[in-house]
Amino acid sequence: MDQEVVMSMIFHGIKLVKTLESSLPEKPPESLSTSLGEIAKTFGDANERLKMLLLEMRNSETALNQTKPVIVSVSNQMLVQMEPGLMQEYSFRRGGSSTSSQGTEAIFQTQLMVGGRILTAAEGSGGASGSSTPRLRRRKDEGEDQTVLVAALRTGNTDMPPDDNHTWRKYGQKEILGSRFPRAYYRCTHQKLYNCPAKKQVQRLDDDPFTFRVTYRGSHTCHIYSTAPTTSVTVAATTGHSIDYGSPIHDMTDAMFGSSGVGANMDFIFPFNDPTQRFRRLDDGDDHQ
DNA sequence: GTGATTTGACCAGA
DNA sequence: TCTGGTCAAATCAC
Repeated sequence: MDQEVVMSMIFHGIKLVKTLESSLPEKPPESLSTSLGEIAKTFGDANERLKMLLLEMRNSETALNQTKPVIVSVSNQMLVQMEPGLMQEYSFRRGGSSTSSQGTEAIFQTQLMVGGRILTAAEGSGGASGSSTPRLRRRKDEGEDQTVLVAALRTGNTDMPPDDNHTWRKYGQKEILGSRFPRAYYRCTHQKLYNCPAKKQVQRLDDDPFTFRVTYRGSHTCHIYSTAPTTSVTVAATTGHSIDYGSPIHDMTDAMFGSSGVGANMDFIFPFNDPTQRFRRLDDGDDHQ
């Protein structure tokens, strides 16, 4: 079973991480490098295998029932997971690209399909959206945006979009013409300290108050994440692609166990067929080796 | 006291 | 001129 192969690869990687962790203080640099390489290769292989698996699953899903996938959003570069209870059907597609004046940044046409409806966020390159003096204003067709749809929490504070592992500071809220709900503006808490240009806009969908449209602008340069990630939404970059979707889970152990590291006390959701399927942690006694 | 949020005002692009 | 994005003072929370 491919899923089990992937899982065993992941668990093997985690085991390597734990081994490295326990021997870290006395580890010589050469040995450290070797271990890191082995860990990276293990997770990389697992990641490649997982992508192939996801592709197969998506193909089979389209032929079967498309109403309740665990994977909310799948692009060629990323996958989005949500709590099973919050699942809605999304797909995320990224269209054509071209190069910016610097020749390095792509211009994206982002489309989100929600229940058959396609929402489009036109995007382009145009530099960071950070502020300066005099106040810089962003043209509608420039700037690098990443738009995702996020299910609202149905318990607790449903006014807030689920945590995306970054700390944000709200700096404005606006009533938007034609929208029932106001749009909230956030910037990175560390904007001043690290000159971090990351911002995001959060707005409820008119026809689905339990869904937020979250638009990220600018990438985080602070690399500081909240210390108490939730599992509500996990956006995991599955390749080395550098786009920051605001949920910078940079390795699989982090994605699975949270930023507090292997052994953090949390369940995790894995994007396989069964939404209720949760895998045991390594230290629960059953070693998947 | 410090940092976050609220909210009216300001400003620039369309 | 309208609208969306940002500023900044006031207020709140810890």
